[in-house]
Amino acid sequence: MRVISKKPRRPPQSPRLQVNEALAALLNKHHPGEQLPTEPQLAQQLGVSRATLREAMRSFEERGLLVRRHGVGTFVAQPPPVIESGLEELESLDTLARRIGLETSMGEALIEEREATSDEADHLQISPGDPVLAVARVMLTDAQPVAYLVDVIPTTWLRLQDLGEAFNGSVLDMFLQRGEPALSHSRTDIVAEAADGMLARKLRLRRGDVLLKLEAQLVALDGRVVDYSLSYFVPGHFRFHVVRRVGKNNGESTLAKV
Amino acid sequence: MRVISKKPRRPPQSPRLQVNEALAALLNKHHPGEQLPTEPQLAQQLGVSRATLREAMRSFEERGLLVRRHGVGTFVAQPPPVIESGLEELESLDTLARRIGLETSMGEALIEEREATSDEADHLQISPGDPVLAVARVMLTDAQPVAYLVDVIPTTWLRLQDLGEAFNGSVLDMFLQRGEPALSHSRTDIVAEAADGMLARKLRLRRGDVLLKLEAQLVALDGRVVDYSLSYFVPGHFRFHVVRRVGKNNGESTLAKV
DNA sequence: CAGTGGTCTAGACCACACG
DNA sequence: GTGTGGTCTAGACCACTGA
Repeated sequence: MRVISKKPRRPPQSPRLQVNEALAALLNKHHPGEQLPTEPQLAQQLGVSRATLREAMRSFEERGLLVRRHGVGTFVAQPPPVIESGLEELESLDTLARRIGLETSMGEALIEEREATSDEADHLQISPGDPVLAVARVMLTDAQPVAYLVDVIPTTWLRLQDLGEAFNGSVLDMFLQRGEPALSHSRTDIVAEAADGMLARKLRLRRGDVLLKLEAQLVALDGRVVDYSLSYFVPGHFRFHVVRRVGKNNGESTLAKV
Repeated sequence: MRVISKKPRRPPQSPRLQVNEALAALLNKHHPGEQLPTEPQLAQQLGVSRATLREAMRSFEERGLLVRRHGVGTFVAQPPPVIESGLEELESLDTLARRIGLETSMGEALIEEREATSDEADHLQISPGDPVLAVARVMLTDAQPVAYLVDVIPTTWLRLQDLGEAFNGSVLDMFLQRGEPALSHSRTDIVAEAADGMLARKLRLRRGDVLLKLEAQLVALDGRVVDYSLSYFVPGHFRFHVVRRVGKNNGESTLAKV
């Protein structure tokens, strides 16, 4: 037990990362449905406490990679198809892609300061004509377009000159790294939409082809809207899911009548 | 520390429930934005370990009632203007429609017992050919089709004869009312899809028209899959959203074998 | 019944935020 | 530096599952 106040500390890395890696390796070695070693066994093998192991397992379970059954055991879940993301955690597409080892690059991009349209002002809780920074880009994998992303940010939050060399295209990542303003959550509408001429051209599809559209408002801890974004996804590359929990109570509009 | 193997045990209730109640009371006493006592303080006040307190706090934070900021403190979240509302709460479309005052009726319906297809068996964690109950129906508002819904349930959970007069078409509502099996959550994939011939006919669209598709596995508390459902929505009638929270994300590879 | 995951404790140390 | 939440440990007991 580590009780002494000296600081020998870790040669390899943090227990958490180590456990995450080991778990990922385990999952790759086992087939879906197979049972994993018991928690005490695994904890000892990995040289961490059971609490630490369970914390890591929790995140795997949330991502749908693991199934734990009380009194029975822990099992490998179904293999996730394609690129998959649980929507409840806010994460940039770039971060997601990197995390799963996907090569992406930024295609045709446009960054400009202009005046907010009426619709944008509405979602950003500002006035039409107020200055905003607009960032539009195409995301590519293997030189093939997979998504078209637009961010609109009031210039009170972000100016053109704030985008340094390190800017990778993700406004969300930039805000998270900068830490200012502190972010709370995003409210994301989910829509299926047909590609119009502009989208068809940018994504190399035909007009009328089906797209998944995420329309999001990024909200700071103080409640103000920081970013209004539209994301269009070509089917077959990304796959999103959400975990819907049986309600304890507080029901309200999950959907609005249009 | 409780080390002795005697069983004095608790007079009131489980620490978890006690802490949940105390936290809820605390939140009602404080205004949004106010800072709560530190974790060690709270833990001592409530007479539980810090780990137990943190476990309870985690669920409050997930529900958006609390905000914890590393190195700063714990705060009461902003007034939830119905934040806790999107897809994250599991509720039947019928219940939702009724609550928002939308008149719906069940059109063209088909209920039958048959053998599970390979794809269905996969999602239900059973074997192909195992008997299932399939419930397919069209949802109408104003005599106009707005959604096509299919539920597939292993007959171990539900038989044709279990559907009484009161069955309104919603398998979820039926399970919730029956209380058996106890439900946990659903894992819902979100996809944009073009209507095929069958869907086009049932929803009175043209082939190739865009649809939002929700593909869900309904999971019981014991982890078993109770229901596999496909829901196709005609755009313009329903609008779904989800609240995505900024991640405390963990470290590494979610990578999956193919 | 044996074996599994679920909860809980007391205490220590780590990492971050902010004056 | 001071104070906060975040991680981690070793061990014990609880509650469920299934033979």
